[in-house]
Amino acid sequence: MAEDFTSSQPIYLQLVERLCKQIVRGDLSPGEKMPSLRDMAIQVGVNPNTVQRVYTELERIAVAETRRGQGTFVTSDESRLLRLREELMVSYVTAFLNDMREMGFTLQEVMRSLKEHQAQGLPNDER
Amino acid sequence: MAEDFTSSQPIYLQLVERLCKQIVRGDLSPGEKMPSLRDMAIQVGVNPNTVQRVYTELERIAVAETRRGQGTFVTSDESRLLRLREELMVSYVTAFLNDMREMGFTLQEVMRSLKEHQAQGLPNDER
DNA sequence: ATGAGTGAACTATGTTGATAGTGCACTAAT
DNA sequence: ATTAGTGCACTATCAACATAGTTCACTCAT
Repeated sequence: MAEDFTSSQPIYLQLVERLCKQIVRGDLSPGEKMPSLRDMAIQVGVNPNTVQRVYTELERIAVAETRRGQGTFVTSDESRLLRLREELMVSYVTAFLNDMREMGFTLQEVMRSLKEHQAQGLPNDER
Repeated sequence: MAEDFTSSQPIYLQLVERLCKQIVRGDLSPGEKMPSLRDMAIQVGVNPNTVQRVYTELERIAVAETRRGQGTFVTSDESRLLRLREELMVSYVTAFLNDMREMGFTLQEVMRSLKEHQAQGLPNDER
């Protein structure tokens, strides 16, 4: 499968971000085994060495655990994942607001644009 | 001046983005002369060749105009700048909402986080 | 006319990311 | 014990980015 990567950022970082999102979203459950280096490399159409860098990075930020000879697994530390979820939210939100401020947009402009573009957008609370 | 650049994206692209923001924001007025290659290079602490790539890119997207022997100027086409302002807004907003969706956040979660982090944040409409 | 300042074009070097390929060490199932 | 599957560790090559440095052509003020 030929994947869609931006040329303006290293592939391994784009993959790290993608996997973090999938984990936070719940597509990958705590403790679940991730594809092997070679399988993942085939799936996303990159070199196994690149995937190894990704898994090493995921382990560095304590999102995945690697067991030699067995594979790489999503961490089973659920509190870590909840923390990651909150960290990611904060970093994305602050980066977004920072961009808006740097471009001189007003609160009203931002809120209006957010409402316009969420038509077929975010899910609602189940409640 | 030693500037703060991320290592995860080419410097010239970071500079392009920064300048676009300043132009959209109004820090750089339509028709205003921008610093020369060499001056800009010194200001931001990069190589003149890198700045040249930046100016070439700004010209490619019709945000700046270059007059050989004179310098590089912010385009005086104000409608182009208004269009750029709207384009940037849309691209940032849709990217943000896309990220939020990919991480499985609900509309309520996003709105709450936005409100929490805009404490000392965006300017209000003058009205 | 001269010279300072400008963008443009070129060569060369070093670093990083991505690739290809090989081999090794460990684990689990057989 | 053997084997298949795993992560890990290398070497080597290529392209893109950033740097350093030089030269050229153009514009403008003097």
